[in-house]
Amino acid sequence: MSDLLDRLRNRGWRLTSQRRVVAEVLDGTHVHYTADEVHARAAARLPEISRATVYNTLGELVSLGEVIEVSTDGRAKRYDPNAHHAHQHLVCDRCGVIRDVHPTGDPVTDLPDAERYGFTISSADVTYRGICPSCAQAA
Amino acid sequence: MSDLLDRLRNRGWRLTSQRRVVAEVLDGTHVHYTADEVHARAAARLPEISRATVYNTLGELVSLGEVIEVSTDGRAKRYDPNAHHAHQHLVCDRCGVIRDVHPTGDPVTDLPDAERYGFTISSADVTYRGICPSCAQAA
DNA sequence: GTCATTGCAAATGCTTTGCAGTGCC
DNA sequence: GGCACTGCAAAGCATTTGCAATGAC
Repeated sequence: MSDLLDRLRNRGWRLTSQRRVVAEVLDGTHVHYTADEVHARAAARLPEISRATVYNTLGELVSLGEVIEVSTDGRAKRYDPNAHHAHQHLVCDRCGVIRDVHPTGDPVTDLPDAERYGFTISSADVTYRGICPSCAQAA
Repeated sequence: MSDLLDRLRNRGWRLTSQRRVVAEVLDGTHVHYTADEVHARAAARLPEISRATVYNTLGELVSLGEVIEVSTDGRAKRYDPNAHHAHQHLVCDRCGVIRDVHPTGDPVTDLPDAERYGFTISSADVTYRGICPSCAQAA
């Protein structure tokens, strides 16, 4: 049973079959689907679900802080359900696969005061880039 | 005189007035224009320049490694001419202003072997997020 | 029964592309 | 003078929006 669905119910979400299916698709770690991929996977279970509903639902999950938007390539945004454990992303430059990773320490502390331009800094997003094992082997 | 234009000439670039104007617009530090902003600024000097040419030119500058693509907000990509000094970005969550910053050390070293999933890592992009002084004052 | 949510279809924003004409080397 | 580059206009994605119909509570 999904923790996510429980949390949403507790927040008074009106639970439609469309929303349930979207939430179920977004379950697990190392999950980083585009809106279109979420729609395709949701439509496999609920064929009449529309793209607009998927976009609406994803937008609400992001507002509720249950899902994180990730843009690693300047193309379609990806949606990451791993919102309750701070993490960063490791991306393959060749195939685009994404893994959730946990660097040591807090990246924010690496920025000296002299480089903060008076900003109040709240977070740091890190994208590590490289080549994954399968692509390295294929080369 | 622009270093950038010199380098492009040395690489055998065909130097048209359109390309010259685009390269001149992209000169300086803390410069992070969208393609549309580049087009507007270029058109101020060369009114008949087309968006397609601006996009073509920006794409080539990126391929040549003279300009970096930055996507901080999942909307339009921004173009950063500061490609020859490693740096990261500090973004205001309210107004979107971007500053080039230099954290201490190499962010890549913060990722332990156990978190590398067999990848060969080549770089790390860091986006620090917070509120800039003007927005903090306006709040 | 009410009102939020859905689906459709059209609109929007950003970017790319095809192709005929232009002008740099 | 050849061929890369330009401009135009149309096409292509990703995403948002307006509105009538639907269905959860």
